[in-house]
Amino acid sequence: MRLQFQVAVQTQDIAGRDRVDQVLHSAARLFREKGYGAASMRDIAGEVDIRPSSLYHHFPSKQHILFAICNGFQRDFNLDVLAQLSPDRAPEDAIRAAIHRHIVFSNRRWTDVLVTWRERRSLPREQQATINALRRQYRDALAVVVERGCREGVFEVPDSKLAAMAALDMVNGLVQWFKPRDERDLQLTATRYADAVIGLLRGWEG
Amino acid sequence: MRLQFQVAVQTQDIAGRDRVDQVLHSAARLFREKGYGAASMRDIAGEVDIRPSSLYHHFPSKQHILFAICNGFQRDFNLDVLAQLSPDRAPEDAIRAAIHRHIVFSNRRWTDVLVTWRERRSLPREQQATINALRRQYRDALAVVVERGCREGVFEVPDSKLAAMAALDMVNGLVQWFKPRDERDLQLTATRYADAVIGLLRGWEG
DNA sequence: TTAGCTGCCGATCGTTCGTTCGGCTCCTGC
DNA sequence: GCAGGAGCCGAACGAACGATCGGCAGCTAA
Repeated sequence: MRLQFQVAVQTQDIAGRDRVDQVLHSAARLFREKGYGAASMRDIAGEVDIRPSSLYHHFPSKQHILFAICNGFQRDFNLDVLAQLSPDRAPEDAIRAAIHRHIVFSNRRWTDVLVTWRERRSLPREQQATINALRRQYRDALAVVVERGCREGVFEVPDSKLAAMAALDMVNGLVQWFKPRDERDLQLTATRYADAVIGLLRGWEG
Repeated sequence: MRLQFQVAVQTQDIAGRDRVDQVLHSAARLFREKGYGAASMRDIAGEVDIRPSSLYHHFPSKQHILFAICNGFQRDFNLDVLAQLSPDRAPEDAIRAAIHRHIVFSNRRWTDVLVTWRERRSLPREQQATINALRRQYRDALAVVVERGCREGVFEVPDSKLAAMAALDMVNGLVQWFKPRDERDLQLTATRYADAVIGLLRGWEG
């Protein structure tokens, strides 16, 4: 009876989304609002309207929920953004496109961004390393393009790895506080920041 | 006897620093390493070699320890950095000096930087507001100088508040991961980042 | 029909946490 | 010499936490 009711609500309300996705979605929101440590399994269970013990049917522990959120986001992020940095593209175009995507994608998944950024270090060392590897992959790919731009004479920076970090810090800072008024505001700001990064890479007098 | 021994060690080892400072110092390091939630009063007490209950002789609660760390740092930070942004200084010089100080000061108190940045939101709303007000004061002061630079024609940015945020995010990103090899490395990087910010403010094609 | 799996539940375990309290020992001011 | 505060202690309290376990309903395949 209860189950039938839940299924009925489910198919109407949150259309086919299964329990695992419901848990990940609610947990991410709670982790963002209260922090990983302060959000309890009881809180998460309450959000998806099941009992705390039932959570362990889908996830072996609280940490696995956090890891699923962080790793899922970072994997999707790299799939979307890293593709912009292909080697057969002019360095300027590639970086401009990557920064733009970086901002737009991060805005679309703002909760995951904040959780991954803030709560990652609550994970065990090994799972942290998995996610850090994905982040490093992005950073290194960006640094390679910067390096290439320097060799081609379109960029001029004192240190390409430092420049990549500076650009990423600037953009990662933005996506944490920026809440666009509408889609046009988002697109405009993404383009402006892409401009800023290109300007930085061209005008960093060493 | 025990107390006399402690005093003897104290005056030799950590020269006149009293219990309150010892607690703040140890707590900050623990909050940085384990996070505010995961670092317990028992951990802090163990670090300064007293019993947990004795902590409440100096601080009314754990949150007051965190607030003392964050507020103390941000107050000192503003005293040091904000002074560089005086109105009778050329915008370029003022910002260059402020960014340089920002980086050098943050490096000197790296632990406080990370704790203030990451754990601030564990504070009650009112205490958060106190610290946020200090941060906003710095950000606004920087935006004012950027605005002045734009009117004087030395800067060209699409939005002076957005530009100030971009510059601050870049620098705040740096101070969180940057560990200089030595004093020369610190000074060099601080100067380079000051250059980068000036370059950004001059070359942000709107 | 029935064995077995999935999803869920109530009850509860053991641990850790922040905090409180009464009392002890020094040191200082009167 | 004595009152009183500062500093510290051991013991313990109540609450919250992550996680476990046995069992129950409903669905599915043999």
